[in-house]
Amino acid sequence: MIQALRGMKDIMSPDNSRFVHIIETASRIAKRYGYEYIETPLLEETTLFKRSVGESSDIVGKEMYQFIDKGGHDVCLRPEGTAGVVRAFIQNKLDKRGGTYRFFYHGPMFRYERPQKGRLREFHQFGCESFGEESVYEDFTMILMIKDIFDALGIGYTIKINSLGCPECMPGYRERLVTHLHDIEDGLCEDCQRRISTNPIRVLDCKVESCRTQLQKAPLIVDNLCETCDAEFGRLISLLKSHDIPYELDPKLVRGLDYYTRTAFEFVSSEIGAQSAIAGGGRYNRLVEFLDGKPTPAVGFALGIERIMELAKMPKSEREGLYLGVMEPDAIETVLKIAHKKRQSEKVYTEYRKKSLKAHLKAADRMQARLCAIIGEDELKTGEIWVKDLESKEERRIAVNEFV
RNA sequence: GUGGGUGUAGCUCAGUCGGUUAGAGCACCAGUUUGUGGCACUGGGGGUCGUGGGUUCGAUUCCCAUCACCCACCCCA
Repeated sequence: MIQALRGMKDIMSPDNSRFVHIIETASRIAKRYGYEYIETPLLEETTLFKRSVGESSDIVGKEMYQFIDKGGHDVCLRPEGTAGVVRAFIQNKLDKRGGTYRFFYHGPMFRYERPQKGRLREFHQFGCESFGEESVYEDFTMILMIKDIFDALGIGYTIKINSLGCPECMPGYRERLVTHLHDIEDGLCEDCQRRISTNPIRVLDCKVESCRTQLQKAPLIVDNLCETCDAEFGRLISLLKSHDIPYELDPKLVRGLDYYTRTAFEFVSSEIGAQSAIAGGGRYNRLVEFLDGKPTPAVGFALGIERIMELAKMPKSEREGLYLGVMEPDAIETVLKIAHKKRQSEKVYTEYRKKSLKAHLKAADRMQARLCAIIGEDELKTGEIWVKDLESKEERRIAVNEFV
């Protein structure tokens, strides 16, 4: 038997309705916030991700589905959505036109990781990217939008926020942190010792108990922000407060992608295992120019659809549509004609096989049909059809011409 | 990439201290009023016991390998 590749899943009944519901809900809300749909290719030049996500990140370093295509180009399946949208933004010269642009997207992402709960090799994200707004009001509005999406889906969460500073303050902070880490290096775990040179900020996020205690006195970015970053972060906090949005200040929250600056946020759920981040994002003011565009401030986020599938509360499903069946084989052609007409305006299921009335009703009930319509021996003679409303239990016989 | 766990019916699982026709519940199909759904009862179909090799008179059971899934580390949505 041929199986799907490791870490890749078919999305089908009964999960497909949750999947679709999440995308529809998120899309609807994003549109209300002025976002428009964008679709970008799944395959991009490898350089795009090396220069945006960053070569030091695990995503680029070891998790990409990368290969040389038949034309000799170094390409890979997208491991995340932002880079492609930024590339499209620049390629279509929107950076030169100026103004603000807001995009939402959804689709598969690929990372060659070891699968576990909430982590697949092909997974789906819904994301938004906003270009041209420098103000922290946009960061705030985006957090509000994500909150609206999760509220609409009935999902509980905690919001964590942090500021990662900017090119003014981050490098100085980074230096101070590295110096401090070298002082306590012996007490840190192996991973952290390695991270001092590869990605020192990540050390703050280490889960090893001994590291955490060692790190109590480590300098935090929030205490080392430049004036502008500090003021912007302060404004974000006061906005959240004045709108009564609960949040947690997490000075150790770092995003794994290199392009983030200033605002970083994460929505976290405690109900889905170790992979608890259900949405994450932040500001990336430098990315557009990293990719050869005109410097443009931007902010974005992505949410993991599979991770929130088991969390989302589904609306009650209601009976819908028409079930058509026969008790006499001769009636099937009439039924096919009725089905085609009815399908111009509603969902219709037709059963081709002759069955007892009981079996038909059972089948119609199981598929949650609203109406069950059957042609049996008697109806065939009189040119009628028997119709029962499965909810009100009302039934009647009417002429076929009248029914369609 | 590292560590632990699990693979028996469509699903959830039992079981075989190595031995004849491998079980249950749910689901499916049919019947219990030769035309009335959700419930109940009765019956039925459905399994190369993940795959490959080894040990053995004999393996679903023991051993090895392999694949997949699950959980955690790592990383991240």
